[in-house]
Amino acid sequence: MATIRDVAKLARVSPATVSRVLSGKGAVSEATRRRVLDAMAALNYEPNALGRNLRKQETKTVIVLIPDIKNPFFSEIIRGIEDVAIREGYTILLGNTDNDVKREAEYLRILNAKRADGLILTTARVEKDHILALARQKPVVLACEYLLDADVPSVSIDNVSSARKATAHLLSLGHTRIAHLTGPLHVIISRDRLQGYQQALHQHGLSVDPALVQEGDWTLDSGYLLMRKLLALAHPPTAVFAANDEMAIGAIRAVRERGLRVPDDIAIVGFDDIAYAAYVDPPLTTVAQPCYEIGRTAMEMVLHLIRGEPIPQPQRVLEDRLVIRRSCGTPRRRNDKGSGARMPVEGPIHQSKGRGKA
Amino acid sequence: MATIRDVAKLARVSPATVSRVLSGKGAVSEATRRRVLDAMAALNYEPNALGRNLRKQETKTVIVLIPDIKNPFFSEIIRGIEDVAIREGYTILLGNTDNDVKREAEYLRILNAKRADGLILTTARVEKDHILALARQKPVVLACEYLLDADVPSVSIDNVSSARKATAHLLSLGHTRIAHLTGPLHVIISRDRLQGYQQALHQHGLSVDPALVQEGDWTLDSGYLLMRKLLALAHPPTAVFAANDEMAIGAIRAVRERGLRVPDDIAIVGFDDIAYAAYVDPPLTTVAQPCYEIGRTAMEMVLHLIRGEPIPQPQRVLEDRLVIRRSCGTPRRRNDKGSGARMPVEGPIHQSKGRGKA
DNA sequence: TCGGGGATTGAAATCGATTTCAATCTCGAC
DNA sequence: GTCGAGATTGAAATCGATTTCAATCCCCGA
Repeated sequence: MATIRDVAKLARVSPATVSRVLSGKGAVSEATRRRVLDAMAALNYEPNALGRNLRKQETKTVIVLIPDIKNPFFSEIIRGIEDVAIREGYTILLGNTDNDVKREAEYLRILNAKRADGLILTTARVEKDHILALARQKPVVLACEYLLDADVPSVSIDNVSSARKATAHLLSLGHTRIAHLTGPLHVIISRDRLQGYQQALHQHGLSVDPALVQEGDWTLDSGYLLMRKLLALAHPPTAVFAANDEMAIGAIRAVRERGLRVPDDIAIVGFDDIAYAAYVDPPLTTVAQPCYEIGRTAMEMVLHLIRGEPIPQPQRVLEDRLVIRRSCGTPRRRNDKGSGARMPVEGPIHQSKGRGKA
Repeated sequence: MATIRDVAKLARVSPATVSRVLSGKGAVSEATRRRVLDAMAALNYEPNALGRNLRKQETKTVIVLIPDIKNPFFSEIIRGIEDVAIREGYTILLGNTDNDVKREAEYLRILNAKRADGLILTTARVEKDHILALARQKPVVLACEYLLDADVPSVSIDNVSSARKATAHLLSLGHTRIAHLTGPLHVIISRDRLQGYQQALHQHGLSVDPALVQEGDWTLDSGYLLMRKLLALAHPPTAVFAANDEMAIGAIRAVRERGLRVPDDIAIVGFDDIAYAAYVDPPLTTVAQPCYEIGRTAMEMVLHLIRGEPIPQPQRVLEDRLVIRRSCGTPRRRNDKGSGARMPVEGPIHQSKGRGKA
């Protein structure tokens, strides 16, 4: 592979001049410029990123840590991140931590070893203090998550109010025994969603039955298993608010296996609006997060930090949207007014986020 | 951040000695060793990867290109790749190409700029010659795919025979009008699956009705839309073999929206056995690919190439498995012998690949 | 006591770019 | 014809590690 020295020699100039042509900065006469470009073309020269990185002390790389690459919710965030990254000449180093603190720490070490310029954390497992310490030295942005009493830039939705809204929807349909499948409770957004659920019940003058709150781990399997537990109760719930769509889909399966129907016997609400939500039977009512937007914003924030620019809105809260499909059905009992329109509004099938796809 | 020079100064040795302690190679007296380690600890020293990379001309990074990060099939492959990578001290630079040739080429440029030591391609869009040229200079491995008449190392299943098996399953249930939803036909595995489908029909003395073969793009949406097309035919099929699970799930939705039932009116077989396959209604009969294994093997191959070791089996073909769930139902018409066991064998719900998860 | 060989150690080159600083060149104004 | 400002260019330092090569040290046998 040709180096800058080879190019310089062939063009009969110094490496410094080649570098100037390369970067476009610094004055170079048109004649030399041409000679250098010709030499680069002739040698099929590609600047070695290692040398450049070392000298410039930057890598044009951002680490993105996600807890579970299989969760489609994260895939969409990554797309948002990557689109901005590509546009700005950055690459992303994806770290799938599998919810493993050790693996997460390993990636943070890479950041410290200067192999990346910045970091985007989705749901972090390492201690708050560790993140805080890191954020003081390096560009760090939280996506989907945030730290209480800390000014680490973050972008997310208001999980409390979204969860309240989702639960209120079930309440408005006449349900009073509403269960909640939570995410792992060490994660703040799980606690926020739980809180929103509790708030909604309290606002309706209902108390929270601890037996109806079950902690899951976001997976299809955990939704399935927890729902079986709930169905085995003496007084099973008539509705379930799952903290993400995958658990909701797992729950639907458990309900069906029990010979019951969704939404007639059990109404279900999910969270995230992943692509599958519209495709399961019945299509899932869920809270749509602007995943792509979250990713995009997080990457933009991290770029601001890297460039030392101020971030316009360091704590960004984006809008979510309750997408009503069929998994909750129509009002129960007296609440059913029997008006003409019995069919609930249908959410859209296609969820393209402006990336145009057949 | 402390450099090797700082550590050397504090330990009253030369940088060379610090480097020797760091690598464990070269003789260092126990006393100096201790002094150096103490100095490193005192300064909280972390070797700068940039300097090391430049000198050693390696990055301990492998690029993994996937066409669509949202497809759960790829997520599982990535897990396999990443597990091996972590174990061997490598990081992966994930490139989501969104089926965009330009984006793919951009990542290949990164490889050339020495920012990665090797490359794993899942389904490539760039020209065969380009890949071949690259593979002659750098470590390149194909996962899920292969090149005809070329010795680029690859790992995949035998897509032709798998597709034949899946189609034969439908034939054995008495179906004769079987449609096929293909993947993008510029991709070799799509063509292989199509070929397997055709072979199965021919072996049963049936001819291929071109109207029943529809080209999709792997997505839920395309499966949905193509199935609607098929249902609009004068003689719609009684069974569908989809080239992946997502299209199969999309197809199920189209069937149901038409007021028809799966498998009673239309039987459906998928491909890949993604996690959702067991969770849709009805659970999907599908061909299980050993995704995790494919990823693992691909990464091991690329490591062999990087280290200049020979690859034991450069063209690796792994075993697939037809997982029979309920989306195909029982034999139709005369073929239905009415024996005691009407229920088909159930595939497993949980698909953990030995990674143990609740 | 001296010499030799292995163990330790350090000086300096190196990887491939960027950047600083100074030298040279050009050209117009006086 | 001379001077000076601005344009152009190159030599050399630099980023932070690794590695080569040579120097020194130490210990043991002759």
